[in-house]
Amino acid sequence: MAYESVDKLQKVLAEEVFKHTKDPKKASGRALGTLVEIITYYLLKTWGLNNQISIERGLAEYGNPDITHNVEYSLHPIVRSSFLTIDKSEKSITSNIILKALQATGFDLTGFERKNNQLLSNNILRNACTIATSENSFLLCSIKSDEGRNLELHIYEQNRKPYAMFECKRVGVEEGMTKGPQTIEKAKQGAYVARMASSLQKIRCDVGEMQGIIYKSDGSYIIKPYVKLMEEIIFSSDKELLRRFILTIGIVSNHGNWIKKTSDGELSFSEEHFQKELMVLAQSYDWLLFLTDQGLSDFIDKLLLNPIPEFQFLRDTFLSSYKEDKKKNQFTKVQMNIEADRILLKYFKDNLKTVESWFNVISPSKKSLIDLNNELEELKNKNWKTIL
DNA sequence: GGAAATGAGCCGCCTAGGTC
DNA sequence: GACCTAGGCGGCTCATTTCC
Repeated sequence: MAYESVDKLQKVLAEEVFKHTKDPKKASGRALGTLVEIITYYLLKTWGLNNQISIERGLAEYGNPDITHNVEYSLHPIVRSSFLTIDKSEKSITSNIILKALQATGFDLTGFERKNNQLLSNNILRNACTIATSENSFLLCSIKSDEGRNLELHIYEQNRKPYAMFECKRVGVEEGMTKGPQTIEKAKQGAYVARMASSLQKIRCDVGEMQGIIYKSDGSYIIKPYVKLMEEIIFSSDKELLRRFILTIGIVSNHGNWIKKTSDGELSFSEEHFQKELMVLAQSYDWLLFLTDQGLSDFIDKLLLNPIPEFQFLRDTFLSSYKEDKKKNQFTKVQMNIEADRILLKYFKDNLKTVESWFNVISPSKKSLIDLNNELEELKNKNWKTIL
């Protein structure tokens, strides 16, 4: 690893990229949070979930829709899908242009209200671009292929109710601290949402075991050990179980103080060595993943700070997005330079095994990232039209 | 159509101050 | 003194409105 730890890397970023800000450490920490989001997004894209993803949707609490929370990423069933070819000569591709072309093909847009987003503007791509919304769904658009003068667009309608949600958190280390970070308090906000969103709820029994409870529409319910019940729901085709179920996934950056060292000084990912803060997160999300120091610093070092010529463009885009007096950020989960998007996708595809190795599964214990991929694939392929 | 302004909301870092 | 919580705040994104 090029840097001893992400905390060292954060200092390098503070010095090299964020020196102009009032508080360089804070600004570089904030940027690291954005990078955790980007890595997660491009992993999901590479897993083939691009058209299921929505970004920052207000998600209602289960059984209490008066309270909603914006969640980083949510995965939604696709209820309708269509393709369009449009001429690239337009300066930018707006919702208006797409909707007009779509209407001309006979696509029924009754009940939809237009959004004013731009799919492509000044070579900046909008990821998960919403072009219209209706009471029960969102209409989004992505670029399927980009050849010659033509752009092939994929228009897809997502049902408003997601089947999975993701929250990404980076938690930094504070100078001189030996315990878990105090900033965990902010990460707990995400943990709260994870506990309130899904119809599958968590309760403890008297001996301390985590149980799951899920209500059916007639008021009857099932109680079983949590992970067992969760798996049953994911692999069932029972409308009653799947209807309001949302798989919750938390992704936190590693932190030197998250885990108590074992007596021989080694790191252990078994639960008895978690600090309290990590236990809170692990028991709140269905899945809790670590993005390791190694992974985050690999990404930053190889693609952003010291890239080979093939990736130089990423460095340029990143630096121009965070420099003093920058005009527009084109290196975030939503706004991404289109060429940077292409390079990132290629890197993630060519190095998928490496990228996947950047993640450690904290909970459920004994499961791997491949299991998560399988569970998401299983949920994606449900017959949602009959369920919802 | 698109840039600029505005406001809501989130992220992450840090400090003050309380408790044991 | 170690540990913990509440709250401030800089930085930023995103959606909506306003203006050109």
